[in-house]
Amino acid sequence: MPAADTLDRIDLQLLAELQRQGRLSNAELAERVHLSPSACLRRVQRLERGGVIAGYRAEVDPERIGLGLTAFVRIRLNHHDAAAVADFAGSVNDWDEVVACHALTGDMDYLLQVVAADLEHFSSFLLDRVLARPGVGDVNSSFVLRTVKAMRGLPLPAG
Amino acid sequence: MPAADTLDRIDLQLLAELQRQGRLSNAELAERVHLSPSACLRRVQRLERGGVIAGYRAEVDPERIGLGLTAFVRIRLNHHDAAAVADFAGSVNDWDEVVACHALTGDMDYLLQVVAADLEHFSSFLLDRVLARPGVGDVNSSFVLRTVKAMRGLPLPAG
DNA sequence: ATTGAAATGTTTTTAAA
DNA sequence: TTTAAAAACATTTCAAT
Repeated sequence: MPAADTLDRIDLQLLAELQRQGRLSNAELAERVHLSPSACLRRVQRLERGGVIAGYRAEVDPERIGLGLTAFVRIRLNHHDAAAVADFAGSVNDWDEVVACHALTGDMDYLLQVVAADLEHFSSFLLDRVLARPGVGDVNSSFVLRTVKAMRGLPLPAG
Repeated sequence: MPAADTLDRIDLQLLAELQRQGRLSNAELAERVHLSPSACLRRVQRLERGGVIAGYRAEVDPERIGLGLTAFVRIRLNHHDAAAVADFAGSVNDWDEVVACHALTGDMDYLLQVVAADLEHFSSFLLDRVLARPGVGDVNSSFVLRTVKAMRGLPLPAG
């Protein structure tokens, strides 16, 4: 990706604006960064094509759709051979309740962010699906009591 | 919020589409859910005004903007009085490297998701800023080796 | 290589049926 | 809910920097 590697001040401004308001019109965006609409559009398209902007998404409030519980679940696998790891990754991707999953350094292999309607839903997810999987070893769940800082995009050098 | 509480099949379809492609045009969206553009627009606006759709954001690839390292940092506070907790929350919101922070049940009070350019950047963030704070007790960092499942929105009952 | 202005076609939006 | 008109917008082309 040639052009996407050189992000100037205006590119960073565009990213900052679009991280905050992903549906800004090109006209409005152009005005905010003091560019003509055509120049602005070409820059945004370059960012999209270059993969700097990976996509756009509506942010849905979990509470409003009946997902009142968020948990972080740390999981250690008993076996670390390629097949076991691939199997686990496949399951994680199949489980709708898992909204994000990372392989981590440290004492626990995986960190899963899980959403559920309530404790009963979470419980049956954990017992009937996660723990039912062969290869899943130590499991540790923590529930979100309060969101101190909600994901609002990445820090950008100089907006 | 009266109207936002009753989400029918079509509302859920709209949310599903907009979670995947937040910049879909109203015309395209209407076609996908088999609605006239005006009916579709009114539904989307109701979801926005009711807070079901909290906003729209461009998703930026951290690697492409020089943020090669993501870490999860678990932090326990020494003091749990209201002032200490509020102070900590304030700091967390000031620290650009912290992209998300939750107060959790369990043995560690807070879980922070942190992005940094590299290990040196992360190290100075942790040593000079987090650990420099009075009141911060036990700290445990794990680094993301691989993203097994990337955040792609919430599960919705029946798309 | 990147910009701004003009021209074109599309979409959103309003208002009325 | 649909339709039709108006306004706003996205997008392409092209000349200029």
